[in-house]
This record gives sequence, C-alpha cells and structure tokens, in this order.
Amino acid sequence: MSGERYNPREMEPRWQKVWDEAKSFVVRDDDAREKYYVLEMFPYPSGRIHMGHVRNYSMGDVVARYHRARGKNVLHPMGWDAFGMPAENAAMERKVHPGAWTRQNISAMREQLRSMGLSIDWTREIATCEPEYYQHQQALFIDFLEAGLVTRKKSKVNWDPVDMTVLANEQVIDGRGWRSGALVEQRELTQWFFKISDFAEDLLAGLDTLTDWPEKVRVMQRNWIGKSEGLRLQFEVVPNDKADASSIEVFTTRPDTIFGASFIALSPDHPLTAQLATNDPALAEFVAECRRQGTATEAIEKAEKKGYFTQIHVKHPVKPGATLPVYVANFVLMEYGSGAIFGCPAHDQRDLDFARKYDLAVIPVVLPPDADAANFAVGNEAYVDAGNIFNSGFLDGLSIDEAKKTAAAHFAALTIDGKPQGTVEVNYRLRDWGISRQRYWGAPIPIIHCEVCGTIPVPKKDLPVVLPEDVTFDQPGNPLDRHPTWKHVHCPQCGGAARRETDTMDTFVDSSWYFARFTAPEAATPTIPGVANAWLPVDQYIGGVEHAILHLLYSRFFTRAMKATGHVGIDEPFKGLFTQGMVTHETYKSPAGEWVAPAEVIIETLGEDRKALHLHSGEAITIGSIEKMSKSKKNVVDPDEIVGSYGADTARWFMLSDSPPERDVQWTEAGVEGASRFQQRIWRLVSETIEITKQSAHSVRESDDNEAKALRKAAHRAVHNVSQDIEGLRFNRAVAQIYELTNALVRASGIAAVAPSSRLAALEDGVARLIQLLAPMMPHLAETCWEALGKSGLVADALWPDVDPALLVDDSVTMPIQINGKRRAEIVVAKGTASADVEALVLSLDEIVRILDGNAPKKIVVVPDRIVNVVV
RNA sequence: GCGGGCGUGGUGGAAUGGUAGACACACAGGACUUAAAAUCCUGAGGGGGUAUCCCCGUGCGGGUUCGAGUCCCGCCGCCCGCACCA
Repeated sequence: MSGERYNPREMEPRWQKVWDEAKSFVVRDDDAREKYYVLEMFPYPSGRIHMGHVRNYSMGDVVARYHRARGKNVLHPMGWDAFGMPAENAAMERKVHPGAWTRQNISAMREQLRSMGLSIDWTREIATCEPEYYQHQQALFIDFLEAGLVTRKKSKVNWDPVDMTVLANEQVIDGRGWRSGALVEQRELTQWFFKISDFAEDLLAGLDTLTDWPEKVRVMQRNWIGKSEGLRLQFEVVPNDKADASSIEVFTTRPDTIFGASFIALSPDHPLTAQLATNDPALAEFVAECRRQGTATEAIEKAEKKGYFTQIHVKHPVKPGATLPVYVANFVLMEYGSGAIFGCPAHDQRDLDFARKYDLAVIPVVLPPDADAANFAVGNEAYVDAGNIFNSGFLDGLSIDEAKKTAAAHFAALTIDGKPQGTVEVNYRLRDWGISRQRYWGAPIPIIHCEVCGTIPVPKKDLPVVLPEDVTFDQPGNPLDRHPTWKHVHCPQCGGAARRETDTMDTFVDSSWYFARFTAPEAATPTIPGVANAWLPVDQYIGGVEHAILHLLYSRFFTRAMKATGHVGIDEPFKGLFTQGMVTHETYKSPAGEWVAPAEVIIETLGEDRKALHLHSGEAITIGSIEKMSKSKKNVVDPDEIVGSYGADTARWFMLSDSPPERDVQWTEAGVEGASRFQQRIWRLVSETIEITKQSAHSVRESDDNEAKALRKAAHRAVHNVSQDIEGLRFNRAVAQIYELTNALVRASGIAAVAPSSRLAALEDGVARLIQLLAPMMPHLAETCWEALGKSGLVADALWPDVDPALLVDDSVTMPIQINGKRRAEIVVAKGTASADVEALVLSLDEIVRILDGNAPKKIVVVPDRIVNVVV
C-alpha cells in the first residue's frame, strides 16, 4: 500500500457518492442540536464556475464541516441567482431562450460544484427564475404594498432610445448606452419603489449591532445611508414681477454661518426655476444645458460650477434691510434636501468657487483658534474647521455647535407665511429603491392596471404571474410589452378589460430574501415563520466585498419589511459577515501585444529568473502584472481543469493556504503543485503509519516517554489552534498549524519503527487527529485516510477531536534573556519559577556575566514564564 | 476632497507590547537513481569574522516603554470605497 500514490480522480467521485447515499448533509428542522447556518453568496449561473467561486465555497465548506463536527445542526444550502441581463443578451446573440440558457448553465455548474465535494444540502436547492420561487416574491410584494412599504412614483431614469430600455448608471458610458451606443436620454417614468428610506434610521442604528461584520462594510453602509442633521430654513422673497413664490426653502447643516450668507442657489429642477424659465429663454437654455451634462459621475466630477442670476432677491434673515441674490446653479441637486441652498463662501469650498466666479461677497464668520478677528480673511481656500463665531450679531463668541442650536431656536420662533421660519430636520442620502425594470427575464410585478379601478394587486389566489415562454428577442424593447396576449387581462375588481404591469423586478429583489427561503424551500408561503425564526439569522455569511452596499443593504431592508408583514421575526439577516478577497493571476502578452492564457504559456525558471514561452509557437511571452482573473485579460484558470488533474482537495487546500482570506490570493502553478505534493505526503504518512503499527506488536501499554509525550502535545496543541483559527476564519493559519503537526508526525514516523510502543500509540493517535483537522479542508483525502486507518464510519460524521487541557501547558518554559532589550541568551526553567530565582539564575549565567563585564545591572525586569530584561 | 485599509526576506505571509521572519512557495547544495521525476537531508534577512561571536534590520522621522512590527504624533507610498449631499 505504501508504494501507491493517492489518486484523487478515483477517490473523489467515490466519496461524493458515499456522502450522497448516506444523505450526510441533508439537514432536518426537527433536530434538537444547536443550529448553525452558514451561507455563501449564491452564484449567478453564467455558465461555468470560476476560481472566485472555488475560494468562496471552499471557505464556507470548512466552516460548515467544522461546525458539523462540533455537533451542531448545520444548514448549508445552495441556489442560483438566476434572473438577469446576461440571459437576455444570450437570447439576442444566440437565439436561445433565456430560460433554456439559464437552466442549462445551472445543471452544468451544479455538476462542477458537486465535483468540489461541498457539504451542501442539495435537497434545498432553489433557483430564483422558477415560479416556485418568484411566486412567493410576488406575494411578498403584495404584502409590502398593503403594508405601505411600496410606492409608485415618477422618477428620472437613463433611457436608451434604441434598446428602448432603462439603463443603470453603470451602463451609461460617456453618455451612451453600453450596448446600443445611442445617446442616453433623461426620461421621467412611473416606477415601483420599495420604501427603504422609511427604514433609514433603523438601518443605520442596526449597523452598531453587527459586530461580526467587517468595519469597512459598516462604514460603507453608514456613508451610503448618509445621515445629516440640519435646518430647513425659509427665505422671504423680495416682491417682484417674476416669481410666484413668496418664500424659498433651503436645507442647511450650517445654520451657524447664516451671517456669512451671500447668495441663494436653486436646483435647475426646482419648481421655481421651472416657473421662472417660462418667461426667461436664457434661463431655459441654461437649465437645458445642465440637463445635458447628464448624471454620469465622470461628468459631474469635471463640471465647472455654473450659475444663472434670476434677477430676484430674498431678504437676509438676520441682517435687516440686506438682500441676497437668487441664482440657479448646476451643482444643486433637487433630490437632496429642498433643492435649494444658501451659500456661505467663507466656509464651504464649493460656495467659495462659485462666489469668486460671480464676484459675490465672502464674509468670514468662523474665526480659527489662532487667528485674530481684525485681520482674518479667506483667500481661495474656505475655512471649514473649528472655531468661534464672529461677525455674527447674536451668535458672536459661540462655538459652531452652540451657534447651530442658537440659530435653530431663533428661527423656530419666527414665522414666514404662517410657517416656522426654521425647522430642525434630519436628511438621508439613501433614496427609495426603484425596482421596475423593462425586461423580460425577471420576476413579473404582480399588478394589474385598470382604467376604472386604478392600480390593483393581483389577488394572491391568482399567483404566480408566470412569465410567458413564447417571447421574441429580435427587436428592442420589452418582450412582455409586445407579447400579443399576455398583458391583456380582466380587472380582478370590476372584471373589465385591464392591462398587466409589464415591468419586472430588479434582480436584487431576488437575492434579498433567498437566505430566508432556504429555511423552508418548499413551503406554500414565502417562509414558515416558526422555522425561519429557528434558523435565522445566518450565522456566517461569506462573499465578495463588491456586495458591501447594495445586496447587503437591500437584504437588511427586506428582513425588516418581512418582519413588518409577519414573515420573519428578526431584523438583521446576517449575524456574521466575511468578505473574501479576489483570485488573481499573472498576465501574459505575446510579442504582438495580445493577451495569452496561462494554459498556453510555459514558464522556465533559471535560478531566480523566470522566462515565459508560448506553448505552441515557442515565442517569448512577456510576463505582466498580477490582476484579478478576467476573461478580457485571459488570465483565468479553469477550476474544472484543476479538479481534473490535481483533484478538488488540492484546489481547496491551495485556496485556503498562504493568503489571509480577506486579501487577494495569487493563483500560481507552483502553489497548486505544492498543495498536491502535500496531499501525497499525507497519504504516505498514513500508509507508513499503518505499516509500522502492523509490524510492531504493541499490545503492552507502556507509559509515555518524552518523545511520545511531545508528540501528543503537538497533536493536542494543533487541534486547539486549528479550532481557534477556523472559528476566527483564519484559514491560512489553520493550514500552517496542520503543516506543523504533519512535520512532527512525519519525523516521528521515521523513528517509530524502532521505538517503544508508547510512541507508536502516540503516532497513531496523532495521525488520526491530523486527518480530522484536515477533513474540513480536504474532505475526500481525509475519508480515504480515515478508512485506511480502520476507523469506523465517515470522518465527515465524526465528532471533532477533544483537547486535553493538560497537554496544552508545558512544565518548563524557555525564557529569553535580554540585555537592554536585545536577546543575548535563554534559560529553560520550570513553569512558575519565582522571579527572584530566575533573576539569580540569570546573573549566574556565563554569557551574562561576560556581557555585564563586572557592571552591576541597573534593573532586572522578570515577566514570569515569559522573558527577562536586564537593564545596564 | 471625505472615509477605510495596508506597508515585514527572492515571494505569499506569521508574530496577546516580550526570542521578528512560524508555515509555505521559490532557490542553492547533498543523498538515492544509469538518468529524470518523486522522496529524504542541509542551507539561507543583510553585512563582518575560519569558528565561538559582533553590527544592522519590519516604508521614513520623532515619542511613550525595562522592552515597539505592534501603542502615540508627523510624513511618504500603495490599494479600496464614496464623491457637487448643502
């Protein structure tokens, strides 16, 4: 046996079949054991799995298998985020139905995932594109609608006039549609919205409870929600013959700087702007120009601050007799605050730029701590830091915070047009979530439009609203809209002719509650609340950081909305979140400047130098930078090929070793080979251990000698450390611990044949423990070894090895001796040796005596059982 | 601009304020082999000395401490996220 190499290609399918037949990973709701829910972000069925999936699911599987071994009832499901654009693109390009394309991809990718040997309960598999799933999403939509969490409103969208569809901001490139290349228009469409902004405060507050989330993600969400507290302030319009309005409302977070105000600016989309523009062609032209600028971030970034003076003025609210000019400015957003601002150029850079351009007053009202009031002036840089208010009448001398409160109180007490002049208000950057998409391949929004009764939800008994199969993609626009019959229905209320909503839901809706559906994937309702509440929240969620905001925020909103409608009883869906790094690879370029795939490159190593040659042509290839694996740069490695040649365990092991999981990992051929060699090394160790123990009769139970004891200690320490590292998701360190134990056992196996039986027993026990530590990471190899060692049952079902605490502590410790903080010697003493004894021992050491050279130490610091520092 | 993170050998990376470089990859030398692969052993941060040993060393400059990769202050560089948010 010891001569045979381990053959993953033979063993891996075998164990996968065994687990399958034993239903090892099928989980039951009525299991009394403690629950543990581990979930990796489910994949989009693009066609084939990539290395990012391998990394993601390897990590999740380690966590799942570890907690199973810890005796927990582990839910570890898998599904498909199966709606979306790529399926429609495939339909247009290849004339296949999006459903056929998607389902074919799902079965191909399911096979690939199965070949990885993941401990997934496949009986719970769901695909969001099936009516069995999306009918419940439609039910949720109706419940949300009835609970007032859904609204229908007009909103500006990017409209592609050629494809006749709405585009996301990311799909607008240089003002043109990414597919059609047509100039994108801004259109107002009536769309469905989830009222996520109703939960802004709650979503913000909830972040503080998510202590097992990366700080980075919490900060990103906090910024995205963008809370700011300020004052809504009325400015009285100086009577004129242009404007109908008698007052203008602005939002400000700096009411303390009101004495520094020098202008008012309206958004181009402000109602007053529109009204003024009807009698002012130049203003109308200015507004049109602003709109042309578009919403692309790039354009906004470069746009110059521009304004248009409306000829009207408002009264200065705190300087009797003074007025402020009213501009329309391109940088004021209608969507935020009230769509109008007051400008205080001295203390806001953007306002300052604007003031310099239009020659407006710059009045400093915050005095920096070290400046003096007589000379302080603002140049081309606004002063935005702390200081005391000056030049400001009743606010003089106050701090910024005090002045904000005083100003707010002042304006709250005054009235304009019968309303308070100032009202304290909290604003959020977070907008409601527009979910309407003019697409075929998504969940239909279950609404019927009736001329008589209005907008009527589809009665629940009529769900699902199923997508029609007979659709065409040979022309632009929404196939649902031009389908001959699908949208023509009767009104559920009056029975008259009516029209179906032809918009479908944003695919982010699909992924906002799938984790809940996994708890009862076949239920007749979206969830079974009792079951959902028993499983949720997800204890450990793992996925890419690219979902830090949208997916994770939407899921948090959905959970709250589902709670409000009685589907779950919790607020936060994901207790622990882990965001893993990307998989990268070197890039290669041919002399012609074309990207070359790693599979077509041969690397030659000469000493420290590396040279790349083309596999076929033999021409020199340039080795480029390390980049995220992507098709466009061709630096991808196909998981199938790796599994086929090295086995799934090797791929899994490599993905877990070396790099900390939150950082990017570089895929290298050498690294994979190292992982593969380690696999063989384990198999040799196991085979040799079996041989040795077979040959030597060690029926006599001897007490452990020092070697045996050291071996046992190494094994128990490894179990302890690996456990902690897996729980902390420090897989790279767990791997290093396993290497260390392996090294110790391999060393011991060399001498065990001639050694006392106690060492053989320790070796056998250590190898068994090693295999168990390995089982979450290389499950197939571990099963093979477990079986070879003659252990009963599956290692996948075995309980995690226990740790004898007595074996974690040493009776003696090595203490380094420092002289002035530099290590000069070390001593081995019994654990717990008194400081005075240690001190005496140190001073008697030859090396120390020599280094001290007759000088008396100034001070000796003894940290018991740790270190000694002699200060000279 | 704002926010977050990072900076350690040839490389990926270890290191509760306590022996910097665990573990791995790559490399070099040796053993085995007709040979290669595989395997095993040995070496290795840099500099100096035949050796015992000495000096320097965690992006840079300060500080706190008996002791700093780790904590504090100020720089430099890189990465990520957000960005006309009033």
